Amino acid sequence: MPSETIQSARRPGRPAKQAASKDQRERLLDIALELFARQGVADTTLSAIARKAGMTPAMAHYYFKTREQLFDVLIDERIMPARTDIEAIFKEHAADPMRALTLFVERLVATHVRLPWFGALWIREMISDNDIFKQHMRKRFGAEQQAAKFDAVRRWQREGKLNPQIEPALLFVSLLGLTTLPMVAVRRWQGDPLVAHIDAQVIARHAVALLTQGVGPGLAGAQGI
Amino acid sequence: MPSETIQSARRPGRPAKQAASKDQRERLLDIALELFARQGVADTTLSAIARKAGMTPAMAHYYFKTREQLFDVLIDERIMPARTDIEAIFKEHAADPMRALTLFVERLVATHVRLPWFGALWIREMISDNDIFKQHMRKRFGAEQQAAKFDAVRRWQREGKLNPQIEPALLFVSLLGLTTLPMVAVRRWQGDPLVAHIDAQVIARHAVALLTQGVGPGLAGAQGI
DNA sequence: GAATTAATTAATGAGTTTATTAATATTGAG
DNA sequence: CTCAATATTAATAAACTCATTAATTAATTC
Repeated sequence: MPSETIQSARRPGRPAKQAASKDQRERLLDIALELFARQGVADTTLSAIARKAGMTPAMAHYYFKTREQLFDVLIDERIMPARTDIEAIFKEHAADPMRALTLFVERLVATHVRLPWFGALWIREMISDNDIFKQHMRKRFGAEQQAAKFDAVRRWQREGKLNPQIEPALLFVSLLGLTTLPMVAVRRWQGDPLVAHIDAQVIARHAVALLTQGVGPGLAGAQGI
Repeated sequence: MPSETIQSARRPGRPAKQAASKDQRERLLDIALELFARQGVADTTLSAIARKAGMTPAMAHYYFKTREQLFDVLIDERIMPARTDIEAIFKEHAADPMRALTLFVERLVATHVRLPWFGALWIREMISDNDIFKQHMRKRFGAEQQAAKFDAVRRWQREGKLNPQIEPALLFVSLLGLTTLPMVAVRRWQGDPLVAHIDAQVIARHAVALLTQGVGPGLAGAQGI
C-alpha cells in the first residue's frame, strides 16, 4: 500500500457497471433542465451541470461538446415531445373548443406537476429575445402550424362556439398566462403562508373559472355554478 | 507632429461639456434596462452595457461599481416608481373592482408602450428563482402589502362584486398573464405577418373582453356587447 | 488663476468558463 | 484472450468577465 497523497477518491477510467442506475447522459439532461428552468440558460454553465450531477466538466463535454448542443438535444428529446403532447388536444377536440380549452388547461397543469421544468422554460422562451431558444425553436415550430391554430380559433368563432371578441392570435398566450405563469410564479413563493394553499388544482380551477365564464359564446349561457 | 501609432480617437480626460446631451449615467441606466429586459440580467455584462452606450467598461464602474449596484439603482429610480404608479389604481377605485381591473389592464398596456423594458423585467422577476431580483425586490415589497391586496379581493367577493370562484392570490398574476406576457411575447414575433396586427390596443381589448365576461359577479349581467 | 472636484481612458490582475487533450480503466465483440 | 469501443478523470490553454487603478483632461470653486 504505497501511501501517496490522497488526492481523489476516483482515478480516470471507465467505471464498473452499476446496477441499473440511470445512465449518466440522461442524468445530465435531467439536471440541465432543472437548472435551465430555475436560472436560465445563460446563467448555467456546463460545469455547474456536471458538478451538480457529481461528474467532472469533461463528462458534459464528452456527451454534448457544448452547451448549445446540449440544449439542442434537450429540445429534441424532452421539450418538443412534451409540447406536441399538450397541443394535440386541439386536434382531438376540434369540434368542441370549450372542452378543448378546459382539457388544455388541465393538461398544462398536469404537465407542470410531472415535469417541473416545463413551464419556466416555455415562459423563458417566450420572453427571451436573442437567446438560443429563438433560433432552435423556430426550426421545429413552423409558421404553418401556427397559422392552422389561428384558423381553427377563427372557425370556432364563426360557428358561434367562441367569444368573437377574443383575438385568435392571443388565445394561446392567454392560456399560458393563466396557467403556466402562475404555476411558475408560485414556486417562488414557497414558504409564504399567504399562498401556501395554492397548488396545481387551485390554479387549474381558477383558470377554468376565468375562461369558461369569459370565453363562452353566449352571455347568459350559464353552464357553470 | 510626432506621428505615433494612431491607436485611439480619444485620450483620457474629462470631455468638454456637450450641448444638452443626456448625462452619461442616465444613458447607462437606459441601456441597462433595455438589455436586462431583452437578455436577462445574468447574460448582460457591465462591459456590454458600456460598449452599447459607446463608453468604456470603466465608465460603468465609475458610476455604479458593480452590476448588482447598478441593478439596485434601477430598481429604486426606474422600476419601483412605474410599479407603484400602476398598482395605485386599486386604491383609487377600491369601490368598483370591475372598473379598477379594466383600468389596470389599460395602464399596464400603456406602461409597456411608454417603457418597453417594463414587462419583460416583471415577468423575469416572477419566474427567476435565485436571481438578484428576489433579494432586492423583497426588501421593497413587503408581505403586508400583498396581504392587503388579497384581502381587498376577498372583500369584493363578499360584497358580490367579483366572481367568487376567482382565487384572490392568483388574480394579479392572471392579469399580468393576460396583458404583460402577450405584450412581451409579441415583440418577439416582429416580422411575422400572422401577428402584424397585434398591438397594445388589441391586447388590451382582448384582455378586457376575457376579464369583463369572466370576472363579473353575475352570470347574466350582460354589460358587454 | 490655483486648487479641488468630476469625468474619462488605458491597462491590468484575478477569477471563471469553455473547450480540449492525454491518460486510464472497463466492457463487449470476435 | 485480444482488441477496439466506451466511459471516465486530471490537467490545461485560451478567452472572457469583473473590478480596479493610475493617468489624464475639463469644469468649478474660492
